[in-house]
Amino acid sequence: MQKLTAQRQAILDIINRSDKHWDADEVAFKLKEKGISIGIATVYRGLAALAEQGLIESIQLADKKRYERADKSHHDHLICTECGAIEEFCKPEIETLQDKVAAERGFKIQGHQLLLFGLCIGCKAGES
Amino acid sequence: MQKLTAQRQAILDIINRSDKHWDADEVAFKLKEKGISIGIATVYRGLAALAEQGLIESIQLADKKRYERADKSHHDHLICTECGAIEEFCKPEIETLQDKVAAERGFKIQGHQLLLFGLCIGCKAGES
DNA sequence: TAGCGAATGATAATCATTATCACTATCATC
DNA sequence: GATGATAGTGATAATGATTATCATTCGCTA
Ligand SMILES: [Mn+2]
Ligand SMILES: [Mn+2]
Ligand SMILES: [Zn+2]
Ligand SMILES: [Zn+2]
Repeated sequence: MQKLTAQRQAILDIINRSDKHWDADEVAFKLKEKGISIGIATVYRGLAALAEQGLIESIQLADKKRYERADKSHHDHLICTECGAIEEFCKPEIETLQDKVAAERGFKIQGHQLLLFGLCIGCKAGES
Repeated sequence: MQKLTAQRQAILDIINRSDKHWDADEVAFKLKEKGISIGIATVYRGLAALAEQGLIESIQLADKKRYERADKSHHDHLICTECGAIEEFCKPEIETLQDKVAAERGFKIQGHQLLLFGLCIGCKAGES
């Protein structure tokens, strides 16, 4: 019985109002900017609780977790190794092939994570 | 000019002699078991150096890096969320589709990471 | 043999995240 | 309205993987 407290609502609002992929510190900073004071531990707990309830989505990057709105359809991510930009894509054929791979070896899929690393179109242009 | 020192050779031997996906602690433990004394910092540095030279492969799991032999062809991983088992698979069609996605948006791919999470065949059987 | 760059090892530091713990808010029941 | 049960909060300590520091040592090459 997780509660949607005022603190969690504030966190949810921030994430729902943007297309960004937020980490805990960024959310905490934004809250402070808006004059809302929430302890950093509460931000972490709030993000975890919201994700558990499906109110936001989480993606695990190498070093840290990031959270985004849940009202988008499923997608995976392209990550620019130069500027850190995160783009999104959806390729149902890939998902189908993933299911096939799992089925072939009796593996029951619970989730997946596909990250494509490289240079975004902007950073590619500015290469030597 | 990275050197293949005795310490790094010892680390390389351990990894090359198995099909496991090793983390730094496991390598350090195995070294101790074999009576070889290498500082943990050197193990971390050695693994990074070997990976940089392409002598071993690295995969980044949620919390930690793991290393494996480099003399296998490219593959991705299925990870059992119950027992931690790591299986491998190769699906060239998926790789092709990834390249297509990247090409479509002018993204220059440098690498990718595809993890399928779920229950391995053994753990699936033992579910309630 | 002297000098130099790279490596080593012990240990401190970092960084994201989680655990602790005392305190508080919420809500149902008496 | 008082009382408990339960969950949440916030300050802060702890954790765990990894990296940084730094004095010392190794392996070469001039
Ligand atoms: Mn996204
Ligand atoms: Mn593998
Ligand atoms: Zn970029
Ligand atoms: Zn399993």
